[in-house]
Amino acid sequence: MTTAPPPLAARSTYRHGDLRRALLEAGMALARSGGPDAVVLREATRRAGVAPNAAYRHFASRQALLQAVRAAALAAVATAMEAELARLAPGLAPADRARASLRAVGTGYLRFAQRETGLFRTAFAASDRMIQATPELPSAGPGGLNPFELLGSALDQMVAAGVLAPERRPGAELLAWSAVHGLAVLVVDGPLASVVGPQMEPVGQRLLDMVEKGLP
Amino acid sequence: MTTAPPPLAARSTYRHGDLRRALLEAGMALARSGGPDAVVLREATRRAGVAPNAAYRHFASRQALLQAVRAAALAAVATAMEAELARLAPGLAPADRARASLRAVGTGYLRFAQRETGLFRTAFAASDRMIQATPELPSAGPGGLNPFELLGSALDQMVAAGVLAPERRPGAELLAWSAVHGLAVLVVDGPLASVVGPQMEPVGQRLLDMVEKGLP
DNA sequence: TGTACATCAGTGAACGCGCGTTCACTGATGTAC
DNA sequence: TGTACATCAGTGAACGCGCGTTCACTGATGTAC
Repeated sequence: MTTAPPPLAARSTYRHGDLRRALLEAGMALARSGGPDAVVLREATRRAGVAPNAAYRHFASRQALLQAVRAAALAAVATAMEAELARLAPGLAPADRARASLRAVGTGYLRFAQRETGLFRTAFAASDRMIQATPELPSAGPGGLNPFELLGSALDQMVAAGVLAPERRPGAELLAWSAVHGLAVLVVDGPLASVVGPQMEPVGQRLLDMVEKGLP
Repeated sequence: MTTAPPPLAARSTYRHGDLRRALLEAGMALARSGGPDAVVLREATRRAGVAPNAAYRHFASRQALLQAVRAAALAAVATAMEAELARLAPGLAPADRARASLRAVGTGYLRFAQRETGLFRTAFAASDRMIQATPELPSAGPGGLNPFELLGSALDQMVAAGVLAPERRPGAELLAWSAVHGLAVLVVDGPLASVVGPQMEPVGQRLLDMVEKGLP
């Protein structure tokens, strides 16, 4: 849409050295600023300072590159969630801690959506099947869990702490995820971007109130 | 993505007669089967049996055609909601009726999303500013309210019936809409299409339970 | 320790694609006299 | 009631665009002997 960064420092060597990583990083930069459609193979090679077809040594197709970017974006979501979890006060009772974990997961999700809109849209774009992403494309954060698993873990804690009835546990991910995802999507690339965007934080907390109260 | 219908019955007259409508309908058909990106100006003219540039007599650009399609898709959402509202049992007490209206609005939304995925995605695609769509592009259903207004009306009823505290009314649209929209998006073009798709109906009702319980 | 050679990462040129949009035009319509 | 003419809906041809992808290639690497 705008300025394309210069092809990075011209190589002196014939071999690039780490082209796969360079392409993936260029793809991430493109996704960051323009979402999934902006992940354009030719542009990624341009940024890596390499001929367009060189990409085919490392990715079978544009789709394969996009998948790799998507997995990395998911991992970034997981990382954002973990950051919120890490901020929880230490001395909480199990019930409070469980509830706070659910909130932290949701808050991390919403903040990521707002801060990294392009990556968020890339992570959750159309293509079916995200959860068990191919094993060689890890979508987990540093803790080893992907976003969906982090949510599940918070819900498990709630059951263990007696805050959520066990019979309500199955499918609870979907309900919580729906609520948070809906707000994120509406604010991020939907019709409410300019209306609610600035109010994301308080609205998000109110939404999480609703989930916390409505789930059990 | 697949078969393109034949250019409709070749005209015998030089003038088309109703090209604007024909283009809009072709655009709707394209959106229906492929979402917003499938609304391709050249393909619409092809289906209308007309030269590509003829479209410019009726729409300033591809974007303008897409906007018109989007408005029509929104109107279709509103119509689906009204259909659910019309099915409400007649003799309900105000409080029950109000709650049931909120459910009906949500149910109509979710059913539309599943039944008319392409139109749904078109209606709520990126482009900012949907609510006060330009006046000449009506997005309302037969009853004269657009989807957002139908939701607001249900919430107003809840306040009037004493089911929702007035101080919780402001912004309540956004909470309810987020929850339902999130499920719709996840199921419709998100990562859960195949996982939850078939289970949409019961999951949707559970989600609406959560909203009903968590909103007040 | 030196050299032949297989491997394979990157090159250069080209392809076909369908798109949105512009140009100067032509033919039917319906209104003014 | 008949006719001249302005209007404007549709035509035909062409444009430039950037994309993903394929082909036959070249040059550096590192391993086997």
